[in-house]
This record gives sequence, C-alpha cells and structure tokens, in this order.
Amino acid sequence: MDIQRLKGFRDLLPDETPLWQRIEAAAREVFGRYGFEEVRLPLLEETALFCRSIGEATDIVEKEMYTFLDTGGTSVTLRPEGTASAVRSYLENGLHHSETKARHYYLGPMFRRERPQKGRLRQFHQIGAECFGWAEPWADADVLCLLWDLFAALGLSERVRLEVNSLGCADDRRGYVARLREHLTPRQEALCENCRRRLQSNPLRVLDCKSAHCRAATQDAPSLEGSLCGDCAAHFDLVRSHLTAQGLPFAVNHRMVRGLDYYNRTTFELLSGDLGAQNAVAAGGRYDGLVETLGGPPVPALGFALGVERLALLLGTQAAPRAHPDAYLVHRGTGALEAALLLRRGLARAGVRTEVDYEERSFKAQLRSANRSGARLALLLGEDEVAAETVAVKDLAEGTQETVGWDRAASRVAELLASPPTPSAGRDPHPGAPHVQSEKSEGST
RNA sequence: GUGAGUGUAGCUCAAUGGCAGAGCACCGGACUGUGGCUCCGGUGGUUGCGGGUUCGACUCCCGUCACUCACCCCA
Repeated sequence: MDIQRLKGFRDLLPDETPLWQRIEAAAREVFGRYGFEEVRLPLLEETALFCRSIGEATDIVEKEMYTFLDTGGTSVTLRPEGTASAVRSYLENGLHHSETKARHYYLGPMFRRERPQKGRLRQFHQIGAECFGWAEPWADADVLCLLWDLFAALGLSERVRLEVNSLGCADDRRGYVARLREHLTPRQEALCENCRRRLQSNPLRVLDCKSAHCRAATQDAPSLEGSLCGDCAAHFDLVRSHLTAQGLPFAVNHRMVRGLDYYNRTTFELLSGDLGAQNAVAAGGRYDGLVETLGGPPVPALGFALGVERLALLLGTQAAPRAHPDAYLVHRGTGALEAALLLRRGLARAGVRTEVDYEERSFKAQLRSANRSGARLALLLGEDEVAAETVAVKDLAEGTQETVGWDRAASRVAELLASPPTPSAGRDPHPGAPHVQSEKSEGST
C-alpha cells in the first residue's frame, strides 16, 4: 500500500466513533435546551472571508490556511474555524432583517496546516455556538452556563477549569496597548525574541507568553481591567456576578488574550491539565464588531467553539464501548446459511441486532465467535433444524436452550432479550477464568 | 517552520555486529452438532525506505520518509 493518509489527518474507526456519537448527542441535547438551533455550513469559503474576520496578521491567515484557486480562478479556503462562516451565513440569509436575534450551533471539520502534536491535527473538529443580537451581559453568562452544563453532562466538570477575562472595547484596548508598550519598551531586553517582535505587532500577546522572563516582565505591568471604560467594566462586573449567582466556578485571568482579532469584551477558555501542551478544550467570547466588519449592521454577538478531539482525549477511549449483537446466528450444513439469513432479516425488522458468518466455518468456531461478540443469544441452525423449520435458541448467559419454529423465532428472541440474565446463573465450567481477554491498558497517562 | 525521541508480524514488544523471535489476535485439531479453560499445530516479515562500513547489519554511520512529543500557534 503506497498511498497513506496525509499528515495531520486521521481515520476515525469503530472503536472511537461511539464516543464521538456520545459527544455529539450530548451537545445537541444541551444546545437544544438553551434554544440553539443547528446550522450546516460549507467547508469551503471565499478566502477573503477569513482574511477579513480572523485578521490578516494572524498565524492562521498568514501560514496555516489551505488556500487554492478553483478552476474558475476564485481563491477559496478550507475553513480554519467556524465563526466567520456562521456570521456570513447569518448575513447572507437575511436573518438580521427577519429574526434579528438568532442562536446557532454547528459541528464539523476545520482545517489548519500546523505541525501535528497531541490534541492538534490538520483536520480537526469543532462544535461551536454563535449567538447574534444580544449585547447584554446576561447573554455572556447564559452561554457560559450552557458550555458548563455540556461539560457537566459529559461528567467532566471536575476536570476542567473556566477562566474569563475582558478585552474591553476597541478604544480601551488602544489605550491599554499604548500603556503596555510604554511599560515593556524599557524592559525589552528581558523579553524572548518572539515577544520583542510582538511588542510592535501585537503587544497583548506578550501577556500570555509562556516564557518565565516575559511573565516576569509583565508581572507589574498595568492591568487590562484597569483600562476598561465604564460601560465595559460594568459589563464585566455583571457577567461575573451572574456567573457567581449561577454557581459556576471560574477564575479571572488578566493575561488571557485572543489569537483571533475579532474578539472584544468577555473572553473565556475552558482548560484542562490532562491535554498536554494544547490545554484549551473550549474557548470563545464576544465579538460585537464582526458582523459589521463583514458588511452587516452593528449586531452584537458572541460564541465559542470546543475541540472534539480534545474532548475525546479527556473522555478516553474506554468511555463508550462498541455496540455488540444481541444474537449470533450459527449455521451448519446445506441450506442452513440461507435459512440463517432469512431469520436474520426477520430479526432485523423486529429490531434485533444479529451477526452471522457468510462463510462456512466450523460449528465450534462460530459458537466461539458468538461468545466473543458479546451476544446474549446464539441461534443454532443445522440440517435437522432446517428440515423441521425450527431453530435452537441458546441463551449464552443462562446456559439454557430451547427449540422454536421459524415463525415464532423473532418474538421469542425479543422476549428472551427483554429478560435480564440471572446474575448467578450461567454455565461457567472454569470459575475464575477471565471473561474478557487481554485487557487494554487504560488510556494515556 | 524549529528541536528531540521512536520506527521489527494485525497489536504489544524481544533479539553483545553472528540462523529474525515471543505473547496476544487469527485459522485448524484434540472434541464429525454446543462456547470462555487446557494442550497441540498452522497462517503471518523487503526489520519504514535508500545508500555506506563490515567476512557478516534489526544492531554502527549518512541520507530520507513516517509517527510521537515539545516549541510555535490555537479549539
């Protein structure tokens, strides 16, 4: 096989898809409870959409996008994130005229050409929510409650921490950036090479540099919160007090800034210590100016996105077992396979999951497979049964067996499946023998 | 884009420079139609790829590719 998957792209196999289905189901459920409706948006957009929204000077736009000319000569880009498309769709479909307020969610793949590492792929998946038309701090807090409830629904509330910050409005940031530059310029010798560059291009990012020297240099820098105007400060106060009233545990992190240009006021991240270097599992914030930037009216908005791969990493591969059949059809002799397939169809239509061998393996091998499959029942079909149009229904948990006619098989199987197996029953000739073979070592450390 | 680590059977891993192995999985048999245990047997390899050193390379050297983690960046 000389063709393999591209770097940073993954195959999701049946040992993981149940976990993803569980995540998606939980998201749909919780989003629905908060009044969010699903939208399905294109993976490919005009390149200009991302340049304008994410920011020309960001790494994403500068060097990480999958951009190419389509045969019509248009520059198109595989979406690196979801918010830009969500806003475009809100505007293009005239929702700002008809409904004005809207709560949308989406899920699907995003593409960034980065060097892969733990929790970072070139095709990765996000579940995102965007909320248009509300400027009030209650909306910020409500969205955070939704996010928190989603993680709680997945049993993760103990393993993540919520950090919030406020970036203020554009005027606040302009003033703050000037003061921050003033503070850092005399200390730029202490900054890492990267941050010395950032001091010119984007001084805010010096705040969340990991280097100890840079952290020290910003230790007693003026705080962003101190630079907020009255309205922004009041907004942030109300968000925090409402989060407290709702009982959400959170910490204010004054160093948290955004990689994307469109955020203002409230920003937040959901972080975990179990994810390696890529420790953010969800992040978002308010972006009141973006709708206008993309050619619409000034519509306030906010949203977030969470990384599905990172969420799956937190939940672990053991969290959702693969489905197993209810019954395994074992056949032997002429006509038995065809009879088994007829029974299988009838059982499938009655809602019973079955498994069957298409090839003629030994009786013993089939029965062994039946056991390993996790099926509760084995349905045995030999030449005698075929001649009599019956099937031997063996309860693998109880060790009991009975013979029923084909016409009654589906209803009898359904009955047996409905009755829970008696805990102490079952034929186990070798007590103490492991029932599960080769326990997989528990996920990553 | 930069750095480090790792590449041997489907999986997990062995093998002082000297015959490429084990466990698990898979298939079969013991037990011609009744399962998890046991025993026996079997299938399965271009040791990532290409060069070099050597009588001889899985092992040492160079290159290359892939994966992993980290930097960077970000969800």
